[in-house]
Amino acid sequence: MLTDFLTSLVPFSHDELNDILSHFDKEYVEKNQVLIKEGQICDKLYFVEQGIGRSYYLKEDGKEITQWFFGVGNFMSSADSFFQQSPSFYYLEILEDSILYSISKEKMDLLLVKYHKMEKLVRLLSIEMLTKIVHKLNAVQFQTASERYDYMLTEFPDISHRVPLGHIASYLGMTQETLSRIRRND
Amino acid sequence: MLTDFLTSLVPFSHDELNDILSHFDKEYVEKNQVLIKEGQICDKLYFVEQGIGRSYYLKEDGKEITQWFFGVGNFMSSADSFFQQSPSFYYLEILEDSILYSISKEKMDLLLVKYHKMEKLVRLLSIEMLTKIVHKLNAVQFQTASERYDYMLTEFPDISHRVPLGHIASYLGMTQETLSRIRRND
DNA sequence: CTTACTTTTTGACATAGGTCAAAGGAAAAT
DNA sequence: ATTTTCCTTTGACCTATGTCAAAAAGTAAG
Repeated sequence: MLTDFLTSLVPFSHDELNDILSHFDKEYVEKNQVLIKEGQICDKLYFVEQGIGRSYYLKEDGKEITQWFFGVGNFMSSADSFFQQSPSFYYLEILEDSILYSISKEKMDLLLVKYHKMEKLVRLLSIEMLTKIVHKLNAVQFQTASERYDYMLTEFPDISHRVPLGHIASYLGMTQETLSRIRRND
Repeated sequence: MLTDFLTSLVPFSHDELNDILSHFDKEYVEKNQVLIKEGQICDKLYFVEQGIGRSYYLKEDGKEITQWFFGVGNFMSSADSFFQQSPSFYYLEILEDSILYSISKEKMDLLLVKYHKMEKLVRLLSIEMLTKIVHKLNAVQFQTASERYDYMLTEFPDISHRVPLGHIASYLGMTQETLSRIRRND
């Protein structure tokens, strides 16, 4: 899975790929486990082999706001915090028993220096993420609550019915009452 | 300006820097000029040496929605379109007589292949942009109209009073009437 | 200076979606 | 199984912001 994902973006040689993969650790993480808390420095980048994760933050009033969902076949991290080794604004949480591959910042830096192609990989991933976030931004900013839910269904079709409704509502910038009413009317 | 910006992110040698800079063209662009239209492939990445630009798109009803402002010292492009050479969703427009440095995709690719450091530069830029957009997303999604305007003032302090109010209103996801009322109450 | 055009402000009114409170359902723990 | 806790739905009411329309202010053109 991770192998396929990497080679689909950059044509690594067999040896390169093995070297790169050897820098990752496989982790089995249970539902509800929090990988990173606000204020911590996120030292790892994760690849979701199986399961679902999300990032969220707390508003002043203590409400959790889901910032992103990470489904199978995606990298998961608190991107700023990881790349700039600054305190994370977000929590990272696992929502289902999951299998992750993780790599530390230190090892990632080694790979980035060693392989030009690795820089390229991370650049491509960053731009891809950028595109997705801009897409969400446009959805959130100018669409009605119900259109935003439609966006959710296309962006995360498999996730929409596996996580608590409140998580999705806050991700979409609405209350869970509103989302519940939207779902009622299909 | 461009020189300083590049070296502040990655420690290029003198020779590298000269080689890189030689791939850029200096352009003088007049106010209201449209650099890229929706549907075109954005072939250039611009650096704003002087002036202001914005990206925007048209909603179904024909209204312009400002997507981003590009002030002095920033790279400006339709990022997806440039890096993936796909049709642009956005228009790029210059809002004041400006001085830009531009580089074509072709030349950028040469540099990305030639210099490992160049990949790094673009990676850093992408992550920085990602951070900014996420910041806007959080502002837009959960703040009141007036708080969003405050966000605008901190993110683009110099720009806020140099562009038409309607551009800012659409950038912040509100009507210009609302923004006008907010400004009245300081 | 006067005319024409664009941008901003103001007012009256409408509405999507928020808040608060309570009742059902589902799932987890004992 | 029964209790406890969490998650979802529903109802009544409220408010921030949108819509529409017109006046006022600012800018460009002749």
